[in-house]
Amino acid sequence: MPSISGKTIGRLCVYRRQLQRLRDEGKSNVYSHQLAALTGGSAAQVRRDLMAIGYRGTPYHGYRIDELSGSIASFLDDPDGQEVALVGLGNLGRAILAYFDGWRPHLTITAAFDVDPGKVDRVIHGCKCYAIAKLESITRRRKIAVGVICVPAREAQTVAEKLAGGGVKAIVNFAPRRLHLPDDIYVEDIDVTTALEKAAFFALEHKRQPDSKAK
Amino acid sequence: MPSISGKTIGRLCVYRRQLQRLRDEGKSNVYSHQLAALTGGSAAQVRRDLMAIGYRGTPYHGYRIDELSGSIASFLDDPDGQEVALVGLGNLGRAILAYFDGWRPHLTITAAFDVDPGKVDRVIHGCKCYAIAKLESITRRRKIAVGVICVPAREAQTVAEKLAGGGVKAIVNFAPRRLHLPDDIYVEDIDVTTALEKAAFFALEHKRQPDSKAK
DNA sequence: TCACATTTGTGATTTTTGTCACATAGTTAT
DNA sequence: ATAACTATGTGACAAAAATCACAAATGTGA
Repeated sequence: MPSISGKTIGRLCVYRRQLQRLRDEGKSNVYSHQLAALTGGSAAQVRRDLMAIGYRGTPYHGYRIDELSGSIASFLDDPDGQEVALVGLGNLGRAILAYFDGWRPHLTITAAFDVDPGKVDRVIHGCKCYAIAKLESITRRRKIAVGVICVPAREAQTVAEKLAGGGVKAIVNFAPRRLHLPDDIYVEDIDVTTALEKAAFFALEHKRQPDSKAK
Repeated sequence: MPSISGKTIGRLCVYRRQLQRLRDEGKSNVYSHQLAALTGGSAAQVRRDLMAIGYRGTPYHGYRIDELSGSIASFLDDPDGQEVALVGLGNLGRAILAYFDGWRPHLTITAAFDVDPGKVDRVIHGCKCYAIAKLESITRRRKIAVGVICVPAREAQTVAEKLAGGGVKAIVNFAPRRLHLPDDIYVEDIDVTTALEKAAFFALEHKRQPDSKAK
């Protein structure tokens, strides 16, 4: 089947966010080239992506913002809502928790886990904390299918296996380690270190050859 | 010239990290297929990437870890070291600061900026904080070429322009906004929201068709 | 009504990225 | 020696992603 690419999924998320913004500004429709400018792509790419989810605009009027928004939502979101489990309440874990506190109701971090007994049973940024020992049983019982790993690199693999054991099907991994898991489990790596080193490299290129246009 | 791809740069960073780990374990050489297993790529890809920086291994012995490490370092790193400026000391900004505290000496966050007068002139996680008003002058005076944006989305564009105005050439952007900058400035977006939504989507796919092998 | 301007949808094409497969070269064992 | 292995380096190839470019659709205005 014409399975949809991960890159397209990512862009659809970005389009949706911009659409909400446009709607807040009172706009009711939008052209592919406007969305492209807003998201840093090309107009043709926007059209291709929207084609993938089957929503069709109309020439001369572009896309209806509310309809398109709804179309993306019904493609991306679980109508029953989805819960997320976060593991690791260090600085980064707590920041992520704060970041998503009061987020969309259909995608919420509803359980956090840490080894530190001082954090267990407290509520941090609106989220109840549990001991890691309870990870598998809680995710399984509540059918949580999405996990976020914010533990130190050394413990990432162990935690990932516990999440998988608890029935989690997709993981956002902040630890700088490749996770080794059954390949029906989706892993989205967020590698902050690499991102910084990459940026540093391109800044350096600039210093090495002060002329060329990079990107 | 045979300009090197951004994806390759990213993988080189990852290889290097794994190499350091192997060296800490006392290993002295490594094969392309081992490095591949450790980083989640293919052996052929590892060889291609290493080819790109000109380091050559030897058949039957693979690559010398110390030499290869050094080779990557001399390709990626500025021998004079590089300073990084971080803007926005909310939860996320402070977490990033802590994350990189005591990081490699050649790439260090040495200046942080925030609007909150309560944070200005303090030292947070080993980093001195300044008022945003001083951003341009400080980055320019200290020739800082790398910036990290951790401010709320609304202020991201303004801050990005100030960084660019201060001579910064590469930016790691945590704000969920496309930055509009001269195109000789490199931007690496870290979009946590999109990452989570993407993961949620793939978890949902799993629920919709409980059979297929995804990724 | 008819020419014209604007924008979508998509086949065709290009560019980028990754994989294959094999010649080459180092190593071991007999 | 030389035969049998093992691993690299790389040209050839395949797959994926992005772009081009134009027909079809829609609206505008004389």
